[in-house]
Amino acid sequence: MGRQPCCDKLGVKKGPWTAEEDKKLINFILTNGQCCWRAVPKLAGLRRCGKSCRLRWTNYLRPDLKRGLLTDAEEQLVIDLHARLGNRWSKIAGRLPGRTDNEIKNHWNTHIKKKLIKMGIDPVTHEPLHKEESNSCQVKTLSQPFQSPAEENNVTPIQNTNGMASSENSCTPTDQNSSGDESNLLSAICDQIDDSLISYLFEEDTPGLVDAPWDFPAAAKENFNTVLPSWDESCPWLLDCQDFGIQDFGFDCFNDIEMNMLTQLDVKDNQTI
DNA sequence: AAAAATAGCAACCGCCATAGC
DNA sequence: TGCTATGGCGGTTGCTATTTT
Repeated sequence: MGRQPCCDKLGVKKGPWTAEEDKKLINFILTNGQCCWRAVPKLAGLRRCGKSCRLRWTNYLRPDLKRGLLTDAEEQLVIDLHARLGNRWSKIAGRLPGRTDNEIKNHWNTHIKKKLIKMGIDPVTHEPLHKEESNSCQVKTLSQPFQSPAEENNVTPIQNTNGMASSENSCTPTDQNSSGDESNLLSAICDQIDDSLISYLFEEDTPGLVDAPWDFPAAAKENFNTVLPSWDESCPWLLDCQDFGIQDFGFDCFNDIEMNMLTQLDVKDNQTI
């Protein structure tokens, strides 16, 4: 017996979401919280697959999402984390609050990959591209990608926050191909990242916002409903929020939600220690 | 100004892990 | 213990916008 499709393929809409669909999904989740995604389309009156609803919510509609390009610091973090975790985008995203795995994955494929290649670094192994040229001067990588879960749990904070090359390595990737300007820029960026922050970010299984359930407290729901204009009078607010980040609008209710969520997670964390 | 090429990103697909029965 | 349903993840696709020729 084959597996049932996650939804009835017939009559299921695909492609870009409309503002009306977004509205329905948001309203439903704010009212009911995140429950069974399979049931969401039906209950919310959407002709979408539950999977599609989940994706739309987590990647685009979630109120805590940051929009816009990754900052230089975030980008460097992604590089560092990728060197240690490989293509485990969800894990990486979990270390960057407000960013989604899809967003990071896209950014990696469109920006970072090219940047690394330009710098003479293999984006997969994080080692210099033309190894044969540097055999006499083997670059010691800071970490190995694709660690086993067991290894992953023993990830130690890196000595040098610069995931690219330590100053101790006389044979840096930048020695191979890239311009000095780029390496200087990267070093400057890396220096800005606090060691303790890196250590924290590398702690395995630290609950990230991405993994947190969105169970909206009733008060927050009320705030949400009172603060926001109705969709009927202005749909574009969502687009605005997406462009600038919801915090820019002073929607403190989301801070409350986040604080509440983090508090719960802290408690949970302490219990498991 | 138009066509072609390229870049960026949202969304989909298929597989895997796991909870629940 | 095995099976099924569901959620989640990573890879890939396809559309749109932008840049180049």
